[in-house]
Amino acid sequence: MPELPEVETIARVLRQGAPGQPAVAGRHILGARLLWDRSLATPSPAEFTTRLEQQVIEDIGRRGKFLTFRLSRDWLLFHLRMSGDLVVRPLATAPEPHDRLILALEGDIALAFNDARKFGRVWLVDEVDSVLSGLGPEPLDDSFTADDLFGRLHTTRRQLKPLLLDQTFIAGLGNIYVDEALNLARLHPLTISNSLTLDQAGDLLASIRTVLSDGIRRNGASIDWVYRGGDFQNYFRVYQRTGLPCPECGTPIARITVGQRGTHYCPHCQPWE
DNA sequence: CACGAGACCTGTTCGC
DNA sequence: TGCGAACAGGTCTCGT
Repeated sequence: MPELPEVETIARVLRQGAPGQPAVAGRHILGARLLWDRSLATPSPAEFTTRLEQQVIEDIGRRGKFLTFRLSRDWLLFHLRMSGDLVVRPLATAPEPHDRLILALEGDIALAFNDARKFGRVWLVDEVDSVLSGLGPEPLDDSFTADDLFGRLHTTRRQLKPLLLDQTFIAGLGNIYVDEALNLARLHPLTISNSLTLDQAGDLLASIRTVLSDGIRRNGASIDWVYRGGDFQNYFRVYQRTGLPCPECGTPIARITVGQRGTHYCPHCQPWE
């Protein structure tokens, strides 16, 4: 479930807590139980568990699709990839299927990293740059402007869909929000990046911010068996709406494959060329 | 440099 | 009903 709005929602809930769920920020880590070694990117399992013990979770944030836990001495980073999730439970609860890591926290609660497909990764590092330095700008950051986006679009000639999915180009977008943003900006997914005008780049940035903000406001999108409580899926304009009418013009939404990703768009509102 | 295919994984849904 | 294929919110690597 993890694009920027979903990760942001998870970070907020862990930081502040939610109805019926205690906050995780501010708690001591009492122990770590790694159930699937390959979920751990670095360091070794032995070093990971000993180094975590007795550190405090000082704060929880997000950069791109990464969750960032600032600890007393280190940083604990999670990437949820396709099916990862972070769940708070009573400490006494038995592990669930697909739990990959369980942290025991003060206050008799557990923080579990659950990840059916095993694509997710965890890092424990003393500085974040080794993991995060390659990420592109944060789309919701005010310092990122239409001029910046226009400039970046013109340093390359790639199709917009795969380019916006490239985390070194812009951080946090995934398959849902790229399709939604391109539809809102009335741009065909195969449009070559350096053909955009400054006005179109401005529209694209505004559309990206609109769909991400709406996603965050709805607590993210919940699809299929991966559920988080968000309801942005009820407001999709094109994503997974193949054959259904475009909300603007009623034309059936088309689906093509771009870079091995399902891509949804309105042939009328987002004409090719 | 840009793109496509394959790999990493498991679970659900679809078509026959 | 059963079974294989297709598909899934991500990213890395390799070959052309």
